[in-house]
Amino acid sequence: MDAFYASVEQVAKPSLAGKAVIVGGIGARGVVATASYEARVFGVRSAMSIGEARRRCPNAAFLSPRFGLYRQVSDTVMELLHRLSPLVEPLSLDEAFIDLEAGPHGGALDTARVTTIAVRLRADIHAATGLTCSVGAATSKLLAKIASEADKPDGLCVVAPGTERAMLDPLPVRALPGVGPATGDVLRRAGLDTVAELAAVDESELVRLLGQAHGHGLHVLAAGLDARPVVADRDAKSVSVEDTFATDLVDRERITRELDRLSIRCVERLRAAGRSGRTIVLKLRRYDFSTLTRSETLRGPTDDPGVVRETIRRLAAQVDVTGGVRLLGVGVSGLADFAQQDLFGGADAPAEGPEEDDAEPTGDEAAEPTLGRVSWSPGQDVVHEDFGPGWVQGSGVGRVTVRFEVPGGEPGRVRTFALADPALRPGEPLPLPGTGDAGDHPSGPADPGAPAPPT
DNA sequence: TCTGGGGTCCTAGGACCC
DNA sequence: TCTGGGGTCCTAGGACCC
Repeated sequence: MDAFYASVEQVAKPSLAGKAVIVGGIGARGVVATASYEARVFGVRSAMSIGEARRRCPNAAFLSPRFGLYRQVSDTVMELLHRLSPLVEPLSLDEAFIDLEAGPHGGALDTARVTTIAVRLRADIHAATGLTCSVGAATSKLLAKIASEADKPDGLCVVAPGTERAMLDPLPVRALPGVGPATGDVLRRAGLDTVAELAAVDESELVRLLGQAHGHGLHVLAAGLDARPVVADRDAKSVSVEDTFATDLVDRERITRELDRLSIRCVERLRAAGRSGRTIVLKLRRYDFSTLTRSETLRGPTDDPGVVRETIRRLAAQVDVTGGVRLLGVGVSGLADFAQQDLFGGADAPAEGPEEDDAEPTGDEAAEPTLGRVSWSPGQDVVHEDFGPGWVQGSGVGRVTVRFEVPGGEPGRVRTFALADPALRPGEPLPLPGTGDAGDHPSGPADPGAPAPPT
């Protein structure tokens, strides 16, 4: 969506149509969440302090965000996306990937067809919400994302297969997702300014500059090789709340009071999501903006406000708050589904879970029907009574998404089931097509010191 | 009027285990 | 007995994204 929060406000408040609108924290320490395009003309940007935004655009309307409303509008839009495919992966309230091939139009997706679909989608979204959006379509997430930004606002960009390199090559490295200020600096100091230059560099060089994961990932992206699937139904991995205070807190008692409040708010959100968690995290930002976290992992998952509050108090007692505190936060990670917590008595229970006795050295993390609850892991082999063998593309939010295809066959279609659908069972890996050859070792001399290829 | 709030993923060291 | 090589879990910090 284009300038989402600001655009929603412009539609909701007709007097603001065509005017500079800035949505963000309106207090002394607020920042801009979204600026309308009219405000961007004055140089107002997301994450800029509100003070700076006022200086640049004093006549703008400054509004506090109304997340409930934005969430409603987001739901409306996401529903329209779901008509195009069951595989919708939201990145935030205002952005999502859609795998068109997994949907009803999946059969014949040439450029003309995709354009037609996108034009209709944009019209539907505008009719339903009054808002404009920008659509990018391509053969990968990377190119689709870049295409969606190419024509903003109110844009439509379809990248024809085969033209990916031409699209990527001239872009600055900062256009690649995952290249922020720090990585951008490292690359610039190495003389790498464009994606074309990045693509010409050895992977080993990028790994040396950026570390294993990032170096490898960027090498693959710069080459335009992005096979990441669209994954729907992702479960959250953590829940957190935080507050920045108008003036720094110096009083220990006040800090404790605020942390108690945050603990309760955090647990409310946790419970609303039907989850519980094992690791409690305290976050604290001092007067000088130095930030630290302290965490404690309990023996079992909890959603008990008392347990969270006492853990946070314990952690807070260990940190020095001399000079004052501008931000406090409380988080819970290591999330489990709510049901487990009562079964094992929560955080006070002994840590003996249904843990493995290492009979099987490696391999299938089969779905564990843990007492009324079923979990599926991404990539896992499954068999469905009606649809046959397939693999788990994603699970969460009470659902599991399965792609039904087999080695050597055609790319398969996707279906979504309830987590505990009795027709769905764990399956065995299917043999690969072709000979039983153990493996495609890369040709050419091995990089000295590189890890051995996986078997 | 310097610098929000909610997330994800990665790294690195130490403890611990076989 | 100059001392491996996996692996996992936990903690802390940092980059990045919207």
